[in-house]
Amino acid sequence: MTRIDDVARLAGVSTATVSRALRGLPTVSAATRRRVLAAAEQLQYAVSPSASRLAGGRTGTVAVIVPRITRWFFSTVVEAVEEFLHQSGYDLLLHNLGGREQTRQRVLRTANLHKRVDAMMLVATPLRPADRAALAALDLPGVTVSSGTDVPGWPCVRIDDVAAARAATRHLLDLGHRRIAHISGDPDDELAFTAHLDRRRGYRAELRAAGLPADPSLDVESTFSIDGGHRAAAELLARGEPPTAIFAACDEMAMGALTALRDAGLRVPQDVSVIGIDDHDLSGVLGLSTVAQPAAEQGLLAARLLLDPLGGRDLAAYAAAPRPRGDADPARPAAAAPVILPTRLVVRESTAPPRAD
Amino acid sequence: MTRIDDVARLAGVSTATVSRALRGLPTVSAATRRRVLAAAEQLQYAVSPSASRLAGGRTGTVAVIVPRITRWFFSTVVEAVEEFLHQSGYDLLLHNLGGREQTRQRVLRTANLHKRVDAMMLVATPLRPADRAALAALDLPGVTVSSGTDVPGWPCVRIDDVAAARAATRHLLDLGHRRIAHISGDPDDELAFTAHLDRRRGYRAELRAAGLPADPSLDVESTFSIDGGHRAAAELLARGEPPTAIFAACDEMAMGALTALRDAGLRVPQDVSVIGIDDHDLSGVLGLSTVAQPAAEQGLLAARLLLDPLGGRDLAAYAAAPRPRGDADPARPAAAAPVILPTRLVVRESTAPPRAD
DNA sequence: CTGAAAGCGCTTACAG
DNA sequence: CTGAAAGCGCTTACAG
Repeated sequence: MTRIDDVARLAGVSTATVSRALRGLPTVSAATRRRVLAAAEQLQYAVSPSASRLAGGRTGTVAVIVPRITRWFFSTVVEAVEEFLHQSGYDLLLHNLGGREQTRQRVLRTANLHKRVDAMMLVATPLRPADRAALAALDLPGVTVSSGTDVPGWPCVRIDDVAAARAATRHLLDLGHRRIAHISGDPDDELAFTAHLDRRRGYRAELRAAGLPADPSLDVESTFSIDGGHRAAAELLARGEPPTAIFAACDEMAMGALTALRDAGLRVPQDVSVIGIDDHDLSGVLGLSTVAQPAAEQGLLAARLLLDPLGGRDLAAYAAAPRPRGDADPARPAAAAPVILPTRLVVRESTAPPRAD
Repeated sequence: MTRIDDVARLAGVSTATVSRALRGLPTVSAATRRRVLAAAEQLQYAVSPSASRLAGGRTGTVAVIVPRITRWFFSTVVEAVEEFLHQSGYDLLLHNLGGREQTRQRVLRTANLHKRVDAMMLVATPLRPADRAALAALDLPGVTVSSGTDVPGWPCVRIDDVAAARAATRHLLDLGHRRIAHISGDPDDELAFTAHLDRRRGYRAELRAAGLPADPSLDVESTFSIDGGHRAAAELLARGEPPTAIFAACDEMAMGALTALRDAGLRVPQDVSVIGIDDHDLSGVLGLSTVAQPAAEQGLLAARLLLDPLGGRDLAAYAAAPRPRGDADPARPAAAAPVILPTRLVVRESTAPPRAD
């Protein structure tokens, strides 16, 4: 395997100069750089990441932590993040929590990320006190996406879940619905999202604003999944007089509700209207009305905010002063101002006025 | 930051012993190990991966390369692989090709994986000659999943695509269909899968076995996506007399076909039956008949086959002899025998006998 | 703009 | 079973 010495010898310079030239540092003459690049090319030289990391202290790697990569929102976020990270010269270390407490602790509480990544992105993973302490001890830059809990010093990208839920509910109200059910997330769900809490808050607020009383029999909790939506809708129907409309906290739950309604012999939207939040890839296929949220954009923006202070593999990165450690870091955006991306009502075939009977 | 020296000092042993004790090597007395572990615990010591990799030559990392993480099959494979890798003490470096040729070359042809991972998993990514040469030069152990092309020396996990397609086609034949269309992948698709080639072969073979002539007007190509399925079905309908049944090469394409049929005012299955291959998460919701393939199982099995000769973070791993390099590696399963996992016909509401007219 | 030398923090023969 | 020492292959002050 060719090492940096081989390149140095062939180019007739020191290893220090090879190192600088290859990384594009500005303190190398054009002629020298050219010779070094040619030598490296000729020898098919590739730097050893381990050696580079040990000597330089940077890992060139970012950890991305998601609850479940198989869900629409998370795979979409990861796809956008992956592209940007690799373009910026960073590797992506993937952690899929999968709702397993053991995994959660392995990732968040042990030093598993320690000295292994330069930064981390936490997607929709609320933190417990012990998690916070562990992350603080790691002293890594990070960013959260769609998070229920902010981390001091980390930027945060999200949507306004309350507003999205209000928009969905208002759409149903505008169509003339008054018996509007809500399928929300289960607070004990192993995946532990919290977005559904805000969404339920928005649902209730919008009903209140319309002068409608809260009806607990129309407000069910279930897991954040197709199955969860199915179960919740079935339960709603079992409770007696069915609602004329269902607002599910996410499209996957709404899809489960569609099946449950079909199984019960009810037509959508003639008998019951259904709306979700997300604009899942398949919502169009299903004709599901929804409040669209920009998943890829949230991931991309978060990745940008994360790498911005770190710098990529360009001149600026190496010219920049090392990131100051500790609490007062002016380069890091303040945690106080989460970036809120807009949502948008998408009306399809699953919502219509209630039957006039 | 505590280093191995600190632990050695506290435990009253050499750094070599700390290193051995922490990794569970058998050549450490129980008493010494206990003392070292206690010291490490007390100091909250975590080994530096960069240093360990540089000195030891192992990276403890596996690269997983998928065409598009947002697609059902790939996210399902990755989820299963991620869990197994992390349980085995390996990190997962994710590469999402995304159909971009530039990305493909960056991952496959440059030394981007060089000295960065111990092994790689290639999912549904057929190789061009230049790719093969680059991978051979890397001399890394690897495994392919659902691959169109085998890599010498790498195990391979897949389904029998021909048989799956025959089963889907036979189901339609058994229902009495004779005008059976097929929506296949586009050979020029940027994602460059090749499974659809085998699936079309199976479709044609089954028709032939039933004594039906090949009808080119019923055989369309499109991209491997919901949109692709939609476009292909629309094209089929535009060609004149519609088929009584459509077999799509994957469920996502079948879903697109469902939409196109609905848009054209045709009912499924009364007017047209539809079947796919996969058993996508949402196929149940859509009532889509399909030939189910075990995605998670393929990923898990591939991960096992990959790590088996590498060894995990257990005693056996370190006791094992170093992997011999070069062509004759008895520890690696022969490429000649791909592991074929079974598929299963799942009949739902989207398939029925043709109208009797 | 360039080089000599120290150092990053481990693991691994080798010797005992 | 354990330790002293070399070495993994880079980057980074420091000096010029």
